[in-house]
Amino acid sequence: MPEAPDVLPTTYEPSDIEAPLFAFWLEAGYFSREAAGFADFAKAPHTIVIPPPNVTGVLHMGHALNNTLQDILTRRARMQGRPTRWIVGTDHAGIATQNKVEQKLASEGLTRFDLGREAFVAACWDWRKTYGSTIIEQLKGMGCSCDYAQEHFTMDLDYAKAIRRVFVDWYREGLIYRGLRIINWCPRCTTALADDEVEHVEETGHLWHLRYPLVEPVGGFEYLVVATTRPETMLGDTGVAVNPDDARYRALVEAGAQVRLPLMDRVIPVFADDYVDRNFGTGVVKVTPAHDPNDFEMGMRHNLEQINILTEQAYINTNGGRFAGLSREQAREAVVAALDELGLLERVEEHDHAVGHCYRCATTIEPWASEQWFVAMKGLAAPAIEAVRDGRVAFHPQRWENIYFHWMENIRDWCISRQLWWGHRIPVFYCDSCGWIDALEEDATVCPICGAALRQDEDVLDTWFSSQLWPFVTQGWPGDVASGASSETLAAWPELAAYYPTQVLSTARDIIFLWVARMVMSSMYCLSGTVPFTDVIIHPTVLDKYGNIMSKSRGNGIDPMELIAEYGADAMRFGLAIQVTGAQDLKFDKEKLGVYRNFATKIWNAARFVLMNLEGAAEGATEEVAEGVAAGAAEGVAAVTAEGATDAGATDAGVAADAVPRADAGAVSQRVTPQAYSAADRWILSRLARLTHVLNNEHADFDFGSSARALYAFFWNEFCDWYIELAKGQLTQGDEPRAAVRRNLVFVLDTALRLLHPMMPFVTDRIWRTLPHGDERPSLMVAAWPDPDVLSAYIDEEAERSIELLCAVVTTVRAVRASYGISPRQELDVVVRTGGQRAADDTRALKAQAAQLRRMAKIAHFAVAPDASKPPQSSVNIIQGLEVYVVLEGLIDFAVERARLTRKREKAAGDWERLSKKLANEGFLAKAAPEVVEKTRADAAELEAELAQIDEQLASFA
RNA sequence: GGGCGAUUGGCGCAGCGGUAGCGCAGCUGCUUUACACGCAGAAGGUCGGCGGUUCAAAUCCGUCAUCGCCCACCA
Repeated sequence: MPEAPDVLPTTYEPSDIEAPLFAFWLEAGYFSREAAGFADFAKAPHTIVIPPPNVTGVLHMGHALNNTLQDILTRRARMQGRPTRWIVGTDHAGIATQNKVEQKLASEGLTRFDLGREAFVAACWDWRKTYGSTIIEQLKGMGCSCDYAQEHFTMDLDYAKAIRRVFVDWYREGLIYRGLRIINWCPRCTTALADDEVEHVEETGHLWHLRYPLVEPVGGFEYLVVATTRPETMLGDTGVAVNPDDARYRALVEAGAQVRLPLMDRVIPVFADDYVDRNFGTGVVKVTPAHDPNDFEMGMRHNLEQINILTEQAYINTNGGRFAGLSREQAREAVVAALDELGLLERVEEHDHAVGHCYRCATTIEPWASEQWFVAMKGLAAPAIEAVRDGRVAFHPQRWENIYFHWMENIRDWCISRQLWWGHRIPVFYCDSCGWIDALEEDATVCPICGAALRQDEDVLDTWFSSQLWPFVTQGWPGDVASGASSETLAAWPELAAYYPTQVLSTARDIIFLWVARMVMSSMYCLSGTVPFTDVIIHPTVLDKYGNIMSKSRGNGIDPMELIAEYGADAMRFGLAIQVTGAQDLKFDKEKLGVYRNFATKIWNAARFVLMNLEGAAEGATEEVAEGVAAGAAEGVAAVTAEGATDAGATDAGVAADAVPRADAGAVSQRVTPQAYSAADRWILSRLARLTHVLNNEHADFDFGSSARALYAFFWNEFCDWYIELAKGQLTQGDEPRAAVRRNLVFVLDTALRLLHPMMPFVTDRIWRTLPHGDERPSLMVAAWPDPDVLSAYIDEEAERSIELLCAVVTTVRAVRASYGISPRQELDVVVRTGGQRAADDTRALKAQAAQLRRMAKIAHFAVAPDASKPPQSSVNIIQGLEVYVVLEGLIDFAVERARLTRKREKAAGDWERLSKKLANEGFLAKAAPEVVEKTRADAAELEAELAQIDEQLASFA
């Protein structure tokens, strides 16, 4: 839609406007850092890297929330004219992708081994080509303004280069090493996992008490009783341990007692180790060095044999004797049964314990001893801890820093090798002939020492090893810069020099360790200590409406694309943003989105009203607006300067007066200017100015919820409920007031659309492109963000007071009408008596509003004066220091009125009592802030007057 | 075993030191010059319990309770 449409359809249909608008933005090139020429490169840049979704992923509610927040920040920065880029891409997701492809093969009756490594990796690339852009397309459906022209992927060539650079550097510095450890093994994925890729789930299992017969009785013991949660591992036991200080078993240790391992008929030692807790179970622990991390440590300390009893799919292997071939579950049953038969099962207890599960496939993890590659983390962590401590990186909400510190200060070495085929292969080469080993940036085939053929390590790297480099690899690192040559300065990379560190990293709390912390560490290592981003937003977790985590197994997930189809992307975005507060969870009820779709509809209809009134009049109203643009900026400003406001911003009230930077765009982007004709005009401009300040205060960046609430309240409760209603009157009051109100309707709507755009990009731009605001920019996406300092000129307390009074009178008359069941069409006479210090000002203000009051409250005769007396047969209300008399001659029902007044009196009396008590309190008078005391006095005085007035009324009814 | 969140009208949430707010639902009226995905009006909580600090607490401190999350090698 290159041409701006000149009409809004009667009904708001999100699905009709979203896709064409997105295509228009994309086509226009607004998503790049240049923003089609509208970016001002003199301004501070704004860069965000998206947490790269898995290529296998489909958008879920967490993504929807996270990307809404990033887009809000990105769009606002872009409107501020900053060179803005939201870097997008996907993660190759080693295990997840490999699983997908293996599933696909399985459906054809094949395994990856049938294909072989090379063909399998090719199949992964095919898969990625076919399905891998799903999530990117979904981001577009949300309206995310990412830089799609430069999509990154963690298996790209530049990425491979970066990985090898980092790996080799760390290897050379001894930070990467290979070792035999107990690692977390997923027998379904058949790979190692890092500690934080294991999810611990509290489960009720059993504690089996097993009798291990001693080879020779010692100190009265024929056998020892060990307690275990995993009886099948006994097949691999190579020792039995007790605590050295445990008197019960001291004789056994001293005698060098031995146990004959049941079923296996293996003689194993009894020994003492501090690890054993005397108070748990029987105080005797069976030791299985190959299948338990603690047992492994003990095994090392006591030179125990490691007997691996499991295959990589967790079936019992030949070391398990007659149990070989059973699954671990079958083996458990069989072992227990066999022991029971031998009379060696003493008892079984229920026992709660945490069991590790694979974070990808939920299979129970098997601790398993094997050779893996590790990164030594302590040294990398130290500067990263410092960076958060001294504020170079700030978490929002701040409390997440503690989580980060706790993990970083207790960091353990990172197991980075995975027994997968899909991923970055570990760049370590071995010469089997002379034993040479090295990590290499470039592939090599021959041994530099002996010339024999080299063999590359079979394993690939943990996916997080690549993701941790995301903030700088996506910006050109390492490029052609040689290793070591550049570690002193960022200057070697022009893009990084200009756009690194990035500004914000927004993510869910569950990857603070997996990803955020590692980015800080690796970025600081690779880029001479520079942090990768300055602010980290940890957004709430989206739960279902009952407060449960959304998950596949619960089946309680919600598809954001369905929400978009049903409510529109804008409603979904706004509905998510408004729920972002400092809390850590967000209960999401899709029904509630109806509210925000209604809000979008409200905006739409308000715009239709404005447009209708520009066209509706006989003499083309758009021309009046156009005049306001051309000449009048002066006029609009004159009105402001008359109020004693600044003369800055005069020619461009409310919007930063940036020249359109495109050569062909030429002149200043001139907007329609406001014209403060009536109190209502000055009021709405004042309220708009205040709103703009709220959205630009120091907390606004991360306080999405309160920004959204402020926008909602302004647009609906102030602009629609009052200003548009007042405008209806002002439109009929003659040429000059009509011209003014038309300009203000356009100006305020225009400004509000700008403020709403980051949260609701579609409706706002669709309307904006139709509205004759005079701004020559082709899209709201690249229009200027309202400048609070310029708008400050419109803050007008007197106008705010005037409209408050008007609203008070109107509301009062309506309420009286409702309580007497008087038809809205029945006109009433109203008298207002002003009082107190403000009597003269209030009288003048209300007199000026007489016509509007008559219209809005259906008043026939209206009078206001400081000494007005109450007409007979009238109801009384005291509000805002006004006494409002509604004449109800012939209608008044003394009983109803007395009941109403009595209710009011009770409330007022209660309030008065509370305040009086306060004022009688010496401590309050002495210690409270003077302005608080003053306000309390004034409020009390007002209540006193109200009570007197009500009493007088009640008396007159007697 | 530690740590962190949450606890405010029927429901979902704001407020976080000066007389309790919003939205939904419910109630009463409305074809009012955009909008019934609407307009107007009324009703409804004393802010989980207890104790403390303060002139003043939903708001700060302590403690308990309930729900949830994270971390932790007790087999």
